[in-house]
Amino acid sequence: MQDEDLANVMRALGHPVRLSILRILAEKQANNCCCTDVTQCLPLAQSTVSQHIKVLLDAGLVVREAKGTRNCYKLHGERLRSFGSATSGLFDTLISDPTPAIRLAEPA
Amino acid sequence: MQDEDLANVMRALGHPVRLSILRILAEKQANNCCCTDVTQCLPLAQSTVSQHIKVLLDAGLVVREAKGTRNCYKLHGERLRSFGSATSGLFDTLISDPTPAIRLAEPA
DNA sequence: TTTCTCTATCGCTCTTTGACGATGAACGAG
DNA sequence: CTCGTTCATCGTCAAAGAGCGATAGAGAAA
Repeated sequence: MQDEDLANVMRALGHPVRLSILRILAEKQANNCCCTDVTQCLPLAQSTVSQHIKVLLDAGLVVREAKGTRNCYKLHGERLRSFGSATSGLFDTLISDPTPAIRLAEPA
Repeated sequence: MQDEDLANVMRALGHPVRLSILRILAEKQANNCCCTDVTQCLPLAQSTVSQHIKVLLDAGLVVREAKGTRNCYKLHGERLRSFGSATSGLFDTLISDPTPAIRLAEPA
């Protein structure tokens, strides 16, 4: 995953309401969770929630699935995992030991 | 780490230039890396880079250290690690198996 | 058909962000 | 003291984001 894409996902996750939406979707386990359901869990207007969901959709973190008259949303597990490994890969480069093969004891 | 704080860090990481800055700081390993040094690695004005650094400072991802006439920046390893574990914690709740103690075989 | 529900989108406002140049404060070197 | 360097901050501008109400279209339901 390129930095550009990684940054896009980070930005999508960079709002507490969107984190809440992900948690709500995870709780309901793809159980026909539609926009109204999410809205009822949040102190926000339906249009606002819909926009937040769109951000998550655009980032690929969430998948829409038309189900009769409503749209169901669920987490995109694979995408989440891929973002997870990209993130830990980022941290590996950022906070690796200066000389990992040599540093065996605590420095003075 | 609360969602509010987690989202703040995510937002700070939600720009490719800021990811680049973190990588630059990691490369230079706290080797007196000042704002000018970072600027020379990027196609941006010094004021812009300074602003990006400020965002990373505010998010606690980077630490400033006055060194003579210049300001040196380094990664805040502990904070990065704490964000890393918060992130994997988030993923654990998001993409955990529906019934981890029972689900031993693939569902039909 | 008519009605009702669900939801994406539009239009609006206000705030925030990204980018720049210019500037001033701080400090080392001369 | 006087330069030169470093760098944070200010002012500005354009663009993006967050929030809302209103609305229109698509299906179910009556």
